[in-house]
Amino acid sequence: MTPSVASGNPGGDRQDNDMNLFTELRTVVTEAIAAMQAAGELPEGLDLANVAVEPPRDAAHGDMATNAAMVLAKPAGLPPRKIADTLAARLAADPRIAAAEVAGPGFLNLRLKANVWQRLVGAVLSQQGEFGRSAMGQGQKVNVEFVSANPTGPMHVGHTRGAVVGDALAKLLAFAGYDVTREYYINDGGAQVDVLARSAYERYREANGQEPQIAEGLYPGDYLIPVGQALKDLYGDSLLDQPERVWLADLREFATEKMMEMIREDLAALNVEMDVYSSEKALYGTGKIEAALQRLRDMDLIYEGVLEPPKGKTPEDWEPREQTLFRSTLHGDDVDRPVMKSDGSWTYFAPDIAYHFDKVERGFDQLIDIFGADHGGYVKRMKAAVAALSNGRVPLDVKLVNLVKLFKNGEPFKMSKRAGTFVTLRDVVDQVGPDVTRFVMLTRKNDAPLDFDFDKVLEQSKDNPVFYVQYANARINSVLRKATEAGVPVDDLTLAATDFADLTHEAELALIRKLAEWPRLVEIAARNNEAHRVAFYLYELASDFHGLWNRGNDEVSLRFLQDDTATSQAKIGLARATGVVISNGLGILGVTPVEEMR
RNA sequence: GCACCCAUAGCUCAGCUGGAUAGAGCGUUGCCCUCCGAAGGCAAAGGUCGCACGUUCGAAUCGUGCUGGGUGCACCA
Repeated sequence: MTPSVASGNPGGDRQDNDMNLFTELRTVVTEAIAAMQAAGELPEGLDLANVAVEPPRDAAHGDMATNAAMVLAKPAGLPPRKIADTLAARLAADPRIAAAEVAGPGFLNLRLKANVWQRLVGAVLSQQGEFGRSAMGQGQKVNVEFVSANPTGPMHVGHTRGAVVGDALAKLLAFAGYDVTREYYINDGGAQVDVLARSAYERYREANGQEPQIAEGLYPGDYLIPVGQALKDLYGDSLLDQPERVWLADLREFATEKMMEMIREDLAALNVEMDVYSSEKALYGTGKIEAALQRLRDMDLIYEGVLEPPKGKTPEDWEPREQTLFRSTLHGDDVDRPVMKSDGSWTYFAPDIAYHFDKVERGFDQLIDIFGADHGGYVKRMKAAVAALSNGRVPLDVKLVNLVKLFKNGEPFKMSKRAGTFVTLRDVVDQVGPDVTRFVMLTRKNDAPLDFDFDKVLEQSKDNPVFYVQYANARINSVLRKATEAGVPVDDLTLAATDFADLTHEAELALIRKLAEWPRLVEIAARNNEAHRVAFYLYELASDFHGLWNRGNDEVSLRFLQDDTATSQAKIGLARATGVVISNGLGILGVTPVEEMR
C-alpha cells in the first residue's frame, strides 16, 4: 500500500514496489512475526514499533539485521535466542532471503539473494528521478521560513548559509512527500528601515554633489550609492535641506523596495526561489496583530506586568516598567516576554506572533524556521507562541544556523569591497559559483560552525567533497560516452531492461547496497529536517564508485566497458544508476551535476 | 546568575528510532605508476566518544549533575 504522492510528482503512479529494501524487508519481518503469533509461537498484542531492519555497521554481519527478537523478548516473556531461532527459520523461507543467522545477544542477520540487489539496479534505472522519492510526508503542508534578512543591504555570508540550508531542506521535504512552501519574512517594520532611509538620504545628497555624512550607526556600504542616484533621478534636488519628516516615509519605502530587489537578485544568484514574501509592515494597521494578541488574551496569556531585572547582569539603565506581557512561561519559556513597549508601541515579538499565527491559520501542519545562531534566545518564546496559537496542533522546529568562517589562502577573510563591513553572498558566489557554494554550505550540520576556504573549495582533490562527487558523475558520463562510441547501446530504456546477473563482485554489490540506502536516507534526513545528510551520503556514494573504478585498474573484469555487449550493459547500467542517484541527491542540494570536469 | 547550542582519532568532522569490534578526510608511517582507467591506489598506526552517576538485554546516542567553549538574556530587530 503506497499512498499517493501528494506534491511535486505529477506522474503520480509508480510501481507498486517502491524499492525501499529496508521497508520491504521490515514488512517481511513483521509478517513473519504475525505468522508466529498465529501459530502460537508468540503472544498476541506485541508492540512492533521498535522492531528495526537496518543495514549492520559491519558488512560481515550480512545485508540486513533486525533486532526483533531482542525487542520482543521481554514483552513476550521468551528468551531472545529462542525467538530469533524460530523467526530465522520462517524468514529463510522467503524467496528474497538467502540466509538468516542468529548472532550476538539475539540479532538476526539476513543475507539477501544476489538477484535482489541486481533487480535494484534496474529499478533505479526505470524510476530515474523518482527513485528514493518517499510518501512519508503524506502531503502534509510544511512552511519553511528562511533567510528573512533585514532589507537594509545585500545578503552576507551568514544569510547565504541560511538560504542554502532552508532551500535544500525544502527540496528534501518535497522529495519526501511533503507539500512545501518557502517563505521570506521581510523585517520592514522596525527602526532599522528608518536607519536605511537616513543612510539613503545621505547618498541622495551625495548624488546631488554634497558631501555625505555617514554618521555612526548609519549603513556605510557602497550599495546605497545607486539608490541615492535613483532618488536624485526621481526627486531631483527637491528633498535637499528638507527636514526628515518630509522625506523619511517615502525614502523608507523606496530604499526598502530597492534592497529587496537586491536581495531577490542575491537569492537568484544562489538559485533560491521563494514561494511567498511576507511583510512585517503589512501586518500593521490591519488588525492582524491585535487579533493574534486577542486570541492569546482570550486564553489569559496576556497581562500587564513588570518583569524582574535579569539576574547577574543588570543593564545600567534598568528600571521597573509596566509592559504588556505574553505568558510564555506556561509553554516552556524561562520568563514572560513583552509584546508592547511602555510607550504603547509593539515590540518586534508582537508582529512575529501575528505572522506565525497567520502561518497557522493558512493551514500548515508543520512550521520550520531557519534562524541565525545568534537568535537562539528567541526560540522558546516563538515555540511558546505557536503552541498557544495552534492549541498545540502545529509543531514549530527551529533550525539554528551557525557561523561561517571565511578563509583565503589559509588566512581569515573579512573584507568586502561592496559592503565595507561584511562579506556578501555575491563575494562568495561570484568567486566560486552557486553550486560549490551550496554544496560546501551543506557539508556541516546546521548547528556546527563552518569553515569556508575560497581556495580549498575549488581544489580538485579527494578531500574536496564537491569535486569528489562531481568527478564521480563526470566519470560516469565519460563511460557512457565511450560506450556509445564503441557502439554499445546505453540509453536508459535499454539499460533498465538489462539482466544484471553479471554483477556479482563484492565491489559491485557494495555499490548497489549504497544505492539501496538512498530511499532510506531520504526518509531519515527528512524526519530530522537535515539536508546535510544528503551531502555526506553523496560523498560516500562517490567514494564507493571511485573505489570500484580504481579496482578496474588492476582487475580488468571490473571495468565498465567490456568486450561483450551484454556484460558492458550490466556494468554500465550500474554506473548509470549511480549517476541517477547522484543527480537526485545533488538535485535536493540544489547543485547542478557536471557532465565533464574541465 | 539563567537559557540555548556544542564537546567523538594529532587536525577538521560524520554517526539513523539506543544495537554488535565507534567511522571518513587530512596529517603520520610503509608499500604501488615503462604501458593498458594514477587530477591517484593499497595498507598500517592512531579513541577514557569532556567527566560522573542513572535508565536499558544493550548508551557516543536517552536522563540527572558537573567541567570546558560559543551564543543570547526588559521598552533591538
